[in-house]
Amino acid sequence: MPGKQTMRLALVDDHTLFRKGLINLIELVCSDCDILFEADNGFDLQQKITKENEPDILLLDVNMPKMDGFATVQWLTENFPLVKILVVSMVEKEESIVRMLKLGVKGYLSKDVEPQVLGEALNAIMNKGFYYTDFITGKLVHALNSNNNPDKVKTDAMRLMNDREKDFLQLACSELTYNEIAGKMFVSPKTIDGYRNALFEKFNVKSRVGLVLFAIKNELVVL
Amino acid sequence: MPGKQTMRLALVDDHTLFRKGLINLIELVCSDCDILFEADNGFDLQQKITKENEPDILLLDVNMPKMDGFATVQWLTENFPLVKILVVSMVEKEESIVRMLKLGVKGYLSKDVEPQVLGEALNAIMNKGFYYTDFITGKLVHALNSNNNPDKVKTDAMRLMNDREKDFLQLACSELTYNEIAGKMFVSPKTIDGYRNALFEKFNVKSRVGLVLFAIKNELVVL
DNA sequence: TATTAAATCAGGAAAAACCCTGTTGCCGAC
DNA sequence: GTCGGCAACAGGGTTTTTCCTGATTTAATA
Repeated sequence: MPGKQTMRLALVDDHTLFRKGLINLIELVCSDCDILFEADNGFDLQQKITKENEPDILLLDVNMPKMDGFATVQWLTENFPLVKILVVSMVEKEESIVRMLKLGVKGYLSKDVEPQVLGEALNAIMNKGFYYTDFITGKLVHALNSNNNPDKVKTDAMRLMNDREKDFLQLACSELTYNEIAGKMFVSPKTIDGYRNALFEKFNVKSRVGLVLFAIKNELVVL
Repeated sequence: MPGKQTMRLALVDDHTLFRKGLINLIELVCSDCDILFEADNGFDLQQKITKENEPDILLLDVNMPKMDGFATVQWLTENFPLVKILVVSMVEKEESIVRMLKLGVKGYLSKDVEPQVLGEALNAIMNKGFYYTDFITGKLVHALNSNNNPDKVKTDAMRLMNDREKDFLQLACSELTYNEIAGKMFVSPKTIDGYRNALFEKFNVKSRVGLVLFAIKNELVVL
């Protein structure tokens, strides 16, 4: 490993005591760190951060008054996209974690981890660009699996359709006219009339647009 | 750690040589493993797996003839939901990895990892229920950030529309007729004609259904 | 001031979508 | 066999959508 340069850090957390404690810990676990500045919340950060004192890594809390963690991350990615964000929070709700990851934070730590883990996280972010624990990855994969599951309605709707109706629905979700669809399905346009009316009743919609919306909302078709 | 029970394994891979090699490795890194059976592909697996020889962990390839990894995972989650799947594949495309994770596999290994990592993966899956390397997590988070970003097209499309057209588009993505939309927007139906034709041209679509599809694909409306 | 660009609206007509009432042929149940 | 159910299909009519061309007003611009 070549020489590590000094790691430029900044902290955003509304609890002064915790912030000061964190700084002490950082100095313990990280030999060559430079704390550029601290801020009470996102709004305070906006005042204090400049091109000249842009940190490599920003340690950020989620729950803060005035401007919370989410808003702060969004503002930072707009205005200082190079700053890597490490969330340090008590919040362990899957929703918060996933939302933060979607916003592009490079790591997510609980406030009660061992100081040593904090050191690992900082180093990983500097070297690999990110640090995600098993806990976070687990949450992420879980969200991936559960989010994509409005499957109940989906399978219900699927059961209501026969194969020809499924084919028709897929084709109806396109710019084809019913006549063209009839051609592709090798049936009379009048038969298409039947498929349409059947699905209108089954899904309780009143127009082709309604049908398309229902199909998409319930993932009945591939787009 | 309390006593580990024997780990019941099975392998699905169309390359016999690789499969045999893998078995040797497993026996090296894992003291108490039981290889229940091997299969050439998903179809072969369907014949060989039963309630009696259901493995704890199934090592699965992605590219296979007859029935590939994706179809196999889907079939397994339907019929043997308790089997934990560890993908062992040469494929490192982000799309494949994310798709597999969405399907709920418990781990994803490259075929060229050290034997020791294979052992770690098997143990982790038995104990924690999953094993995701930094590489996989990185891909996953990257997908999370890029997937949600048809933002370029989105903002382009947004710029092309004026406020009235945006309102109209939102209402067009409903079961309302143009006449009803005209009423809600306090303009003549003929004005709606104008909005529609403008958007048809701007987005290069030919019908209201096409417009709705475009709007949804590019997240121009809230559903 | 003259010109342009845009937004709004109109008439009219063709095409597509929608809806109702039937017919035919097939298949399984009684 | 015949009865009922179902999918495919037809005739025919109404409503909605789509597509022309063109008028009017207003605001911006040369």
